[in-house]
Amino acid sequence: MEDRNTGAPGRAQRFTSYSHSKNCAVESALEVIGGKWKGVILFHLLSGEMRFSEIRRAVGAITQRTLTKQLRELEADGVLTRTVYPVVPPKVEYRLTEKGEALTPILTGLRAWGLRYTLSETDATGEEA
Amino acid sequence: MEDRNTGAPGRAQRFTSYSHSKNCAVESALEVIGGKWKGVILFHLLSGEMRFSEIRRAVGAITQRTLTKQLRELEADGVLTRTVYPVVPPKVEYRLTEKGEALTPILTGLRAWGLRYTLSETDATGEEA
DNA sequence: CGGTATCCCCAGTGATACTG
DNA sequence: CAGTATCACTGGGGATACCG
Repeated sequence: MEDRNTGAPGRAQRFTSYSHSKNCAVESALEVIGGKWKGVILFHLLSGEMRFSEIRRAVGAITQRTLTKQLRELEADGVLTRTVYPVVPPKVEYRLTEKGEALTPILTGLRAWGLRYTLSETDATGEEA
Repeated sequence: MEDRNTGAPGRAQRFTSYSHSKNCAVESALEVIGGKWKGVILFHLLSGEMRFSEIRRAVGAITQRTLTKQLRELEADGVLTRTVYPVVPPKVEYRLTEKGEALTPILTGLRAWGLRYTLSETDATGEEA
C-alpha cells in the first residue's frame, strides 16, 4: 500500500506514522462501509439473507465482478457471511453477522439523513418533525 | 416511503420492487461523508469550529491539497461553512451547518462501531465523553 | 447461478513548489 | 496561514468474455 519507492530516487520518503488517536475509529468504520456499493448492499441485507442475484438486482447498476469483490471484502471484514450450498444450480446466500447487524442504526441513520438532506431539497431551516 | 422494517429481522417482504430509488439515500449520504478523510474531518468539527491548520493537525497525514479539496466538497454539499476573515495572516474557519450537525449520531455511531468491532483489540480506551 | 480472468480508464490522492 | 498549480501514481470500479 504505502511505502512504494518507485523511480524518483531523490524523493523524500513519506512516513506514514499513524499517530492520530482514536478518531480513526470513524475512519476504519468508514473503510468497511465506504465502498461505492457497500452501504446499499448492507442496507438491503438488513431485511435478511439474500442470494447473489437478489443482491445484484436490488442494488441495480453493478457488475458481477464488482459485486463479488465488494461482497468478499465485506466478508473479510466480518460483517457478513457467505454460505455456499452444494447444489446445482449453485446457490450462495449472504447474511449479516452480528457485527454487520450492529450497523443497523448507522445504515438507517444514513438513509434518513440522505432522504432528508440530500434527496429532498429541504432547506435546513431547523424544522424537525 | 415503505419502511423496510429497519432493525427488525422480518424478511417477509424483501422483494425490492423499487429498484434503487430510495435506497440510494444510503448511497448519497455515503457520497457526502465517504471521502477518505471526510468522516474524520466532520467528526473533529463536531467539537466546534476549527481553522484550516487545526483540522490539518487533527486529521494527521493529509496534504494541504487534499484537505482543501475535501473541505470544498463538504462545503459544496452544505455540511459545513467556510468563513474567511480578511486579516493578515489569513484566517479561515470551518464550522458545521445544521445539515452537518445532523450527522452527529451517525458519526458517533460510526466511531462507536469502529471502536467496538474494528479496533477493539488495540486500545479501546476511547471512552471520550 | 455465481462466479473468474483480463483489460482499461479515470477519479481520487499524494508530493512538491509557489503565492497573496 | 491558507491556499493554488503541476505532475505522477494507484487502485477502485466498469466492460466483456469465459468457466464449474
